[in-house]
Amino acid sequence: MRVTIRDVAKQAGVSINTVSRVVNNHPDTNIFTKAKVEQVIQAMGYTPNHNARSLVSRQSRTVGLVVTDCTNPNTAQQIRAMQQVLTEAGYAAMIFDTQEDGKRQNTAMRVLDEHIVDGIILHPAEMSDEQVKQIAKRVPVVLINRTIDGFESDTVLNDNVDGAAMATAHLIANGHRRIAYLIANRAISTVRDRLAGYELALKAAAIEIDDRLVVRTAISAEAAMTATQQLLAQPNPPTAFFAYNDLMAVGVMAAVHEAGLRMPKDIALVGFDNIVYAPYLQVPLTTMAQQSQEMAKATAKLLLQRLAGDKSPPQHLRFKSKLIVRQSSGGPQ
Amino acid sequence: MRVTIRDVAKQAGVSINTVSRVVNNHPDTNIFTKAKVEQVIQAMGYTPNHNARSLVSRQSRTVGLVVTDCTNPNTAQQIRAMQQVLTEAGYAAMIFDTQEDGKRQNTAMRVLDEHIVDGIILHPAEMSDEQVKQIAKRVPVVLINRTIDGFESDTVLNDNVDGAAMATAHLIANGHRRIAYLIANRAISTVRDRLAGYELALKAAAIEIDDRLVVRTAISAEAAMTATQQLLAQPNPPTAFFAYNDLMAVGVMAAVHEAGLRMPKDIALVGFDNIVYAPYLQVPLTTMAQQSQEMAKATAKLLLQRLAGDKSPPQHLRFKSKLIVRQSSGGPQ
DNA sequence: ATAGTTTCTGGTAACGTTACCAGAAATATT
DNA sequence: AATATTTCTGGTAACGTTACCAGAAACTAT
Repeated sequence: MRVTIRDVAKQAGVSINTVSRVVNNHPDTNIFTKAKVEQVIQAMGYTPNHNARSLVSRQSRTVGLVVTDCTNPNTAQQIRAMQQVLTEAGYAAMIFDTQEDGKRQNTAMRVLDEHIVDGIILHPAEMSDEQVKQIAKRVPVVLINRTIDGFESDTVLNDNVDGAAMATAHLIANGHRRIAYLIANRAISTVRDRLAGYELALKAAAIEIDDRLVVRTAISAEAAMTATQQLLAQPNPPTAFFAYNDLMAVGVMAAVHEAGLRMPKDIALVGFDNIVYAPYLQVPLTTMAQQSQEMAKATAKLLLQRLAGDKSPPQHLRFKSKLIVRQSSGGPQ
Repeated sequence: MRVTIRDVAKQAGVSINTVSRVVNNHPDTNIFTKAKVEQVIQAMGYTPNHNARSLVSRQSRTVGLVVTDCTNPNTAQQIRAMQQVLTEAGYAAMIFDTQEDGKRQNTAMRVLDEHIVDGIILHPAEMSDEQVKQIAKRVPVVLINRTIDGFESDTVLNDNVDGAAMATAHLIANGHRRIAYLIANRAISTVRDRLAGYELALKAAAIEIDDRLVVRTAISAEAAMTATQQLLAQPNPPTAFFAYNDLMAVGVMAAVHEAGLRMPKDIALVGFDNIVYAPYLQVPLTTMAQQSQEMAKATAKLLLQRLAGDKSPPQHLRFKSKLIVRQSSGGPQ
């Protein structure tokens, strides 16, 4: 049987209130009583029951973290950064990986709701979601990386339109006019925004947009590889590829290599994310670096601010991304 | 204010017991009453309070997952696999990333203990730990990937001695006799085991062990890069490197490249993990593939078995790793 | 028709903690 | 010396749920 506050109280010869005060570092406690109680706690191996605490105090000191893909190195870095900030502030995190799946996200959000978490950081799988809006009425929700249509909340975002435009402009500057874009599901706000940036850059260079060059694939190296092979087999194939993220860029690189083409001589490539492996790939990868960790920290801090009772209107933090030119795009022009 | 079971009961004109039975799918409930209650629950947006539930039922349907490095792609895959198995069985996961730090692990374990989780899966940061032994008295703990000295519990491990011996033997077969080994902290059981495997393979080939070739670094590409540079600057430098994991192998590759040496012609390299990026690196990486996902699934299932009440003696599952020969080691011999 | 089941329902007592209040003891202020 | 304040302590009532028991109502078997 677990040791309870009652056991400690009895053993120490004080009331449960006194034990509670010691545990919670309440100032109005005699230092001798406190020492005595602490010694008994130590000896009996007592740890407070979070469920009971949280039930009566109506706060759980726990927050939810819902991400779409924890295997993405950048997301993993973000998780780590957020958890660090939250832990330092005394909050524990329940982390859920949705694998880009709306249903898994619903399950995760429901479980978090039932666990009465104090707040939720959500990296949404999809742009539309009714459940999130419901839950956000009870609990502060901060969105990171992506937005949800018609849901007004704190957001911490990369400027994806700008980032994608820079990446595309870089390829254009390097002489490319047929630039394929491998995107993921259009129900993701980042996909929509980056697509807008891509089109913006093409328009600015007076290049006609060819819909056949924009291909939707799953977010995996394999899927991107297959899509690339199909694009390269077309008449009048693209001379450059822009990938939704670095993982997909890896697939493009593999397909180009397998087709016996050289990079960047025959095919240029730009990714998005600047994962740690990007400089060490077969061809060092030109990519858009997001300020992932700064964003993650800002998100965690924003949530903490809300948990501290800040009721000000929703904040929208926006971070710029930066073009990291390496070999895959043909280098600087 | 949150909707409680009492609100639902009142609205539906039944007792709280009936609502509880509906929520928990108790068979003894009239189907009309059940339908009525379910409709009210839906309409009011009621979700059960996990803390209250768990307080009285003495089980939380929550398990803890403590890993040392969630940014390692293999670990991330394992997290995902474990979470999937656990979620399907109706368990939520609280995930903690310890960053290979014993103190962070202690905090994580304490928080999990306070949260009255039903079980814990631990990827330990260090080989010695008193706290884990204490907590394991109350809650089933399953160790994955690494062991803790003097702690008898369920374990799911890779055969690291065997794996490291295979990797080393491969380099020896490719003609190398001065093989550097970049390891991490010796307080990690995998490090100890792999080192044993490395030495075993050298002895089998009658190669004298040179302690200067075994270098301890942090588990990061940068640290491995620096260590490699120092080793290469030595008189009589190694002709081959074996890295504790693929992330460190990346650092070795970068250092070799930067020194103007060619891989595998001048320097051969073998990693450990077979991360998804391994085939796509500057030089496709020869590495030991662990059955990470199978291990993760087995771990989760083993824990579920314990949660279901299995009191049989601790199980020790051991998985073999497999040599994946790519270019970095000079290919097959 | 009677007794014995089964099906269904509600009352009440927990679960382990904190919130709130009241009061005793010690100290400070007039 | 009397009063006011501070320091410390404990009693009791929650928090929202499930466990357990008791009993009514509806069937089933004699």
